[in-house]
Amino acid sequence: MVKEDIGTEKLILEAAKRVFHERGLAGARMQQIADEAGINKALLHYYFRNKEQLFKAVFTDAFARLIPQINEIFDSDEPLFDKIRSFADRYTAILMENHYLPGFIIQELNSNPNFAAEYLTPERKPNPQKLFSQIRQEVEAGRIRPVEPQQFVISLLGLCLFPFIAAEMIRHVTGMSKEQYMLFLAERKKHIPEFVINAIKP
Amino acid sequence: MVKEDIGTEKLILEAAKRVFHERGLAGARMQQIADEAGINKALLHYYFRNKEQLFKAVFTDAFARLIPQINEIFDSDEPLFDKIRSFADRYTAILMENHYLPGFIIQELNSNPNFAAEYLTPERKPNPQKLFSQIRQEVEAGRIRPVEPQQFVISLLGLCLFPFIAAEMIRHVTGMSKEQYMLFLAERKKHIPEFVINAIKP
DNA sequence: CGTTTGTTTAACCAAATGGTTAAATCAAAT
DNA sequence: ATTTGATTTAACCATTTGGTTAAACAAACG
Repeated sequence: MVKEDIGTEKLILEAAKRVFHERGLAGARMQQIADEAGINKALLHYYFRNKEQLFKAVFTDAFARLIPQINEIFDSDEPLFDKIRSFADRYTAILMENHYLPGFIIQELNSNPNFAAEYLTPERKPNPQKLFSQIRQEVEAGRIRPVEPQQFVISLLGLCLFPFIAAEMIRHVTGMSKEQYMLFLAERKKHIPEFVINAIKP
Repeated sequence: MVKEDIGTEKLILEAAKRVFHERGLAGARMQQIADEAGINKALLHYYFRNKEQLFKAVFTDAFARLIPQINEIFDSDEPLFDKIRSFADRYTAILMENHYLPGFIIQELNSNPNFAAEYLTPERKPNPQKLFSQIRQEVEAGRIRPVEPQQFVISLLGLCLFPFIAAEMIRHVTGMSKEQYMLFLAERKKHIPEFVINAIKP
């Protein structure tokens, strides 16, 4: 065990994450990943036999950290409206720290339709069932308008995700600077729950 | 002028569209494009000097057809609620025929932040200004709740786009088949206007 | 001290790939 | 019939790139 030992693998994964994100699997260059990790190609292959393996490691790591956070929100015991507020708040916060991820994922879904199945294992998979039944109960109790739980959750997800997925597009069309856009996102964190709660309040 | 003449270029563009979509710029292979167009590599380069040029042609074509349709909806003279219904309906229809496009675009936005500026020229650019002022008027007249026009339009876009962008992901999580998902999308076309109109109705 | 393990250097290889070229063919237009 | 442009065939080239290898080096560890 010399020099870094523990740190190097993490350095590689961080660099690979950046490069895969910005170039995609096919466009990423092992040399660039090595450069950005501050090491050389030989050592890169010493840690990860090949590109696919490195790619898999990066994704597995990302999902392993994110899915539990999402399920934690889905499964919390809060009342529905509070949960919606928590969701918008926490999900947006997660996305701000992982703004690269949605594009990253969509990219690979196109070339590998089996991608979802490969990385969303039964144990590690978003599970909105509890939220679904919570919504059904509220509908039955007449506390919210009749709404299809699936439609509702996908709406909520879309409202949160879209501004990250389409950030550059939106910025160009609206002419917002990066700073203005950050403000817009912060504002949106408050806007979303208000919007969807109004949409389902009887 | 022999054989196809007019048809060949279109064949190439169609094939390129498919391949670029599923592999991305870096992942696409000129040979595969030639194959899918039913021609050979030499002829492919006879029509398009190189990969970048072909790529640009595909995108320019796609934008040239889509942006006017979007602006047409933005600029129509309908009252707001009708316009929202038209938008969800027509925009979803457009997306069903171009389901590949959003992923296609997001992909390239990551590796080329200047992408938006390159393809959204001032003349050919989504322009929601009229819709914005329409919303402001309705707010001022008290006919809808106070809402930031930008937030609202981005919400509307996100609600329409997200189910296309994340289709494979959603299908895997929910376990829907392709047919079920098509039904879900058709259902959603009705759900979205209802949802957003409720959200802003006073 | 010698072993082990992480790390560098540097050269190297095979395959894939974008792109080119030259010659031949084929069908329509003049 | 000749010309012209579309198309094919097939070989070819330069470059990029993923991946390998071997030798040397450095530092912890027993």
